[in-house]
Amino acid sequence: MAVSSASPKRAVFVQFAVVAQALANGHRVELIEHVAQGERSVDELARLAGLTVTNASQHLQLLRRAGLVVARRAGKQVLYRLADRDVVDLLMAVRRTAERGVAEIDKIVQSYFHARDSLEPVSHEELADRLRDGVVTLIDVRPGEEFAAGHIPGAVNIPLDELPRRLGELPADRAIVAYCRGPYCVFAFEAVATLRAKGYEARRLADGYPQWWAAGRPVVEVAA
Amino acid sequence: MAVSSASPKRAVFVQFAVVAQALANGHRVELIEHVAQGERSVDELARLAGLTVTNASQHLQLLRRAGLVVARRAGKQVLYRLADRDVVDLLMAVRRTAERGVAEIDKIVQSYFHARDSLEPVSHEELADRLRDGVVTLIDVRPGEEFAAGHIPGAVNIPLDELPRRLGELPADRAIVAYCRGPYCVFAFEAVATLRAKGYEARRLADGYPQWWAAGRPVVEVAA
DNA sequence: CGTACGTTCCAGAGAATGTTGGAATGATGG
DNA sequence: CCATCATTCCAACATTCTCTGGAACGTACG
Repeated sequence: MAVSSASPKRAVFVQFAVVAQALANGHRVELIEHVAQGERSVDELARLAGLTVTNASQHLQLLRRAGLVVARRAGKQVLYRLADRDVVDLLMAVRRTAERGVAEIDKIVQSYFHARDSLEPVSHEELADRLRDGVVTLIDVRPGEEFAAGHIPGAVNIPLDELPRRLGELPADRAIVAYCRGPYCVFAFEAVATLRAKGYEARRLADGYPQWWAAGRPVVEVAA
Repeated sequence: MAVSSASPKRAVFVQFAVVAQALANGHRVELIEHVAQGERSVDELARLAGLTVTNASQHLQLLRRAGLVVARRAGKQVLYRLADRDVVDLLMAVRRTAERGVAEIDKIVQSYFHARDSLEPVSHEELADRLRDGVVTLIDVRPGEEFAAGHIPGAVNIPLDELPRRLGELPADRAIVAYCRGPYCVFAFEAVATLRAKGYEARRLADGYPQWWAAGRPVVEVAA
């Protein structure tokens, strides 16, 4: 009777390591974070992450081999997107462990993000309910391209830098919910702060678009 | 207005990478898997993973720095255990992505594990209900030391290799549920197969002890 | 059909990681 | 207080990873 199965088990562990390895580099994490916003070309991603195109390409291919992203050709460009919703869950799991365990991150997160969390966030559930009842104005404060690549149905795109001069578009007597890229994106925080300063009843979505998508909630995506 | 916060965001990504880096090595994944069964000393872990003590010690310290495990001294020994339940979730998230994405793992998993999955597994929920109603015999087929370090309340420890000659301890007219280390452990599979061959109504828990613990279910642990 | 563009492949330098063996540290027990 | 045991620290080497620049590839467009 084969009590143990050391050999295949080892092989499985090695494959775990391949996936983890893919996230074992700050630049790749950043690339994944951007890819999670929607399909992106290589040089777009390179620019966003501050890398050379060659370097970004290499990182992206490593991510592809690890099964975290997939690529498709569109004309002369190659577009990368997340391979699966699970990848967002994976990132969130890493985030939870990183937030708790690593001493340094704690300070960073505390001072830059959680301090602003007094702006009570809105849960997916609550937002879905309010959208259904039509009692809330939802704004997507990410840049136009990211909104175009995919957003929550019913959302209005008002990039953060345009917010001050487009306040007129917002009804003053309705609650406003803002969202952006995710838990490490400050856009929604800033938007809420701006809106509150102007007297609006504004709150932010607990996390961002990728998490909404990963949760299986409806989204508007560009047709492939 | 600071629209972006590139600098702290980068720092956060780097910390993500530190956590991922910790899992970016097959030996460390294996060590974590063993640690997830309960507290273990360094040389115990070294033996289980087939490493030298020195090497295992280094890996474990890296895991500790990344916040995945914690160590405490007990006499001359240093015992390592998981830092948090979240770590189990993290491993499961990596597992899901690894299973789907990497071509090779698929074959391995298919042939060695999932093929046997026809032995319909029992969910946490279902097991908890049945235990409460007292209509099931629960057996822990891991080695004695692992059982001693922590197990599900009400479970009887019958290590797999002792099962054939201890069948007499099991009531023939009650359903039996077997569990072991987790989704990549074959002990429970083998136990169920053995029991069924002898005419018992046997099933296995969907995953193992670490996942039960991570889900916040009650466990019996050795007092510190 | 040739040019332009985006991406990938390739080779090399520099940095980081993994493993090993020996020495040092901490704690226990006579 | 010395001897012993478990673990950690340290130094060295082989291996792997990361980034850069140039060349090659594939696709679209004039």
